[in-house]
Amino acid sequence: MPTNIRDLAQELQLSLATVSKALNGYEDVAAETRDLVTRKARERGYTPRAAARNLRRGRTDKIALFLNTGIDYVVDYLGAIIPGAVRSAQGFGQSLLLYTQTDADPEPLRQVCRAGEIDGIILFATHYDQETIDELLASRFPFVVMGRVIEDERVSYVAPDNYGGAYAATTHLLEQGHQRIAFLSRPELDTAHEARSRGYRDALQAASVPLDERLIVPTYIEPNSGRAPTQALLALEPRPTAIFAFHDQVAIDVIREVTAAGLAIPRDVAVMGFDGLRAGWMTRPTLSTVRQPLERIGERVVEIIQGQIAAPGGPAVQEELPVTLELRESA
Amino acid sequence: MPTNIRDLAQELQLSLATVSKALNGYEDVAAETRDLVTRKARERGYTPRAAARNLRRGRTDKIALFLNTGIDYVVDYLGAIIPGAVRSAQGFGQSLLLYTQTDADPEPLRQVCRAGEIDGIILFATHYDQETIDELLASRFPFVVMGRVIEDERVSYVAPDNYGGAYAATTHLLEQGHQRIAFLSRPELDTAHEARSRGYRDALQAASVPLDERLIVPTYIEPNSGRAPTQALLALEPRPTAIFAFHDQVAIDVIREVTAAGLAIPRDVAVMGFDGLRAGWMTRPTLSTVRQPLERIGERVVEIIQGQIAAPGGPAVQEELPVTLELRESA
DNA sequence: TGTGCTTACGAAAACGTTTTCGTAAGGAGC
DNA sequence: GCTCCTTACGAAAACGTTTTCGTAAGCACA
Repeated sequence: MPTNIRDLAQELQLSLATVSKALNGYEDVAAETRDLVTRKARERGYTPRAAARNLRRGRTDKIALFLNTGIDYVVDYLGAIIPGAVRSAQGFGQSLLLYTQTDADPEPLRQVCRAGEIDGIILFATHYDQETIDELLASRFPFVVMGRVIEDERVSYVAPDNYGGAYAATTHLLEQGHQRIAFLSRPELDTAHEARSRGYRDALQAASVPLDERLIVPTYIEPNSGRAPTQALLALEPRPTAIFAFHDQVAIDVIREVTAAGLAIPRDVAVMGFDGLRAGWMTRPTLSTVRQPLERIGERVVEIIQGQIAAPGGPAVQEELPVTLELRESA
Repeated sequence: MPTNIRDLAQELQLSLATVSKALNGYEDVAAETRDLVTRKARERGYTPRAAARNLRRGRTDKIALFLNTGIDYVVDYLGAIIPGAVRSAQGFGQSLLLYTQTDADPEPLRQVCRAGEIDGIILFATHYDQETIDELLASRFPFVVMGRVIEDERVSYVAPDNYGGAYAATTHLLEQGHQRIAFLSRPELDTAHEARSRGYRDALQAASVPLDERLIVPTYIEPNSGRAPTQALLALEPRPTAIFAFHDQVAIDVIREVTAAGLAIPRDVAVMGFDGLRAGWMTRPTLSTVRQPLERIGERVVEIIQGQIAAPGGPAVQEELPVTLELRESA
């Protein structure tokens, strides 16, 4: 039977109203009274019941993070993203509520919104279909997309600068003297990989290096998905001297295959990844890569949500955060 | 202005009570009425306001996961633990609330409990001090410790079988013919590593292999923390033929150093890790290790919380889940 | 017809806050 | 003494449910 605000008021010989106002820092309460109340509250171990407060205020100070755990790169990012997002939320007096799905069923999303369980939503690798987006926009419920560019001026997102990262990585390889730079791409239509692919092509063009379409090989993010494409690339005549993979996980496969083929990295073949996963440190040689500012992305998303909560239906915020070229051993 | 239960009742010409009971599956409401109500509710897109329901019910259907993000292995585990825990919670109609700390300040914990924001707590790598534990026990608030054995019969925990895992790993190395098996341990007093150390020693004893204290080298979980100890081990005469590290991250350092020394893995030196991180797949050769059932641990913790919520102050549940020897290339 | 039982529903209390509005007390100014 | 303002506080409504308890209706039975 934890203490009420009523108990507190009674003990202090004050009204509920005054106690509440004292605790919430209202102006129309005498300084001494405020001190008295806060002291007693601490002494009694009083904390306002969240449910009652939420009900009255119509706000919960909670943010939902919806994520698709069916995609393995999402799982790999969790460790980097969650601490940043949670810390940022706590800085705003909010906490993070987690919802995972492996499909994009919009029903859980609707339920959570309508139940008023949260003040805002972060979408990570899920619910990108136009229908759900339209529904969210129509409801004016605050939401931000994380890690992905959405081609709709009304929706807020924070994503890494995929184009710039790929451009910088390719340029670095060119500066190292490489002329035949292969690119392990992803055939699916996906804004992230489309941008990375564009960055690769533009960098080549800027250096007046002709594009050899045979050096662009499609692959997927799956265990070992980078192995066969690498073998195919190494069999080419003349062989590429550098391989740039659109994803670290794939790049790690590349490192394995190149080494298995008896070639030295980076002397014979340089390898470059994208994302900056911790696993890149574990390979031999360590993986040079384009690091996404994952923690920062998590933080920014939470910050943007604040604006949306303050002014629902306001203008969208769209940001592509700069990535950094992290040169380790492989390139 | 989303719909109320009041609006719904009015539209249906029924009382609030009946509508509520229909939606909550009470027995004393006619089948046709129930159908009518549920149909209308779906049609209107009605979902009960969570705050009001929580207030009335005195329960939130939320579980807090407190975690210490200051420890890097915690961050590495997130991807494996969170999906399991969230999915399990959703199966019980609950959701997971995330709180991160880098210290063990008990105040946030107290606040959250007293505010009635949650029905139960999962403790991961934080708040293991006796004082906080005692306070939690005294409050009879449901909580379970994850991933660690707590030497207190009153507290529930789910941990991996550290002793058994280390015993199995060492036995496997012995069966491979290794006689000089080094152990990279952790000097800090920690139940997990104490148990792993014991498993190693007991396995040696069971095989009547004498223990060489020089082969037990202390280290820490930090980037590159395994390198110097490995160099020291490799310099020994006679050299150990196998190295068992208490943690995958350290084992990955070992692989790097052994390879750098021009020795073949596992022919010259076998390497064994502990934990089963995904990163173990990325090394060359891939790391043989003892896999913790991380997803299962996350699930079990949530399941145990259910029992505690149903019967607060009930008997503690203490489980050490079996680990599996995952033999890849390094041993 | 009166009694008792079952079924289906409704009135109202309760959960614990926040916030609006009203007002008493005290002082200043004339 | 009167009005007017400021300051500090309290009464009460409201947030939207769930759940207890009461009861009317219908039926069976004597």
